[in-house]
Amino acid sequence: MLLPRAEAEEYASWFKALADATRIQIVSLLARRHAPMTVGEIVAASGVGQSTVSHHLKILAEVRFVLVERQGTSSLYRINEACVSCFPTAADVVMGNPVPASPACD
Amino acid sequence: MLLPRAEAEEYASWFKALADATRIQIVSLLARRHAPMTVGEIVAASGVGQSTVSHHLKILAEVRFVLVERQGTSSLYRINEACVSCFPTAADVVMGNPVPASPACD
DNA sequence: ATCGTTAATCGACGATAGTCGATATATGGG
DNA sequence: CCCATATATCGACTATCGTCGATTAACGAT
Repeated sequence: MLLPRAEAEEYASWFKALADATRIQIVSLLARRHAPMTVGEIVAASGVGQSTVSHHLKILAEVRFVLVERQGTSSLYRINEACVSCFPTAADVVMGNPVPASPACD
Repeated sequence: MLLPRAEAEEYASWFKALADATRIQIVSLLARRHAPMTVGEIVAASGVGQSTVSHHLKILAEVRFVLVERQGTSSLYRINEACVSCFPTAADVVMGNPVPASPACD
């Protein structure tokens, strides 16, 4: 009857990743460019501090919205198109439709 | 280049409404029943306090995920299927696809 | 009008989250 | 080996959030 707590927490954590305006801006920035960006480029474009950007990128990477690859002294972040499009819609979560598991998105 | 802050805030507020496990449970509860529920019924089913449920219902109603109608001494809450299905997916927000305005969902 | 029931609001508390500045860590070049 | 650059982590501060208990407000019935 009631959705199991653990399942609700997992869905919530996905929505939580986009529940911040700065993260929305970062994600949309990465998506509009179809090329990877360094942290420095994102900092310059976003208007918030470097440590803040790094913090948000970590959160976005934990739910696989973005992928990271180190190259030399810099980190290249890019959008994970597969994961973004398999992100559950509100309708899916709410209606109990099957939702692809998080590890399925690479 | 960068998504305007106001737009990002609006998207974030929608995701924020589902960024809590208890709210996910309440919304999915209302969606599985296709009939309205009173606050008391939701309290009994959800396992959290009455004031907490009322608080969450208010948040869900503000973004139009649920609709409320007073009947006698009780309030009947039901899912707003139209608004749920027009909720922007991560892909829409991120890729810059047109997103239906919030007032369009009734 | 009063009482009982239902729901919304208030006040408080602890926990979490966003931001910053400073520091630490890694990496490549001279 | 040391330095410069790029990023990650840490510590602190503030603001917001989720939850509760208590109170208030709305409504129906007696």
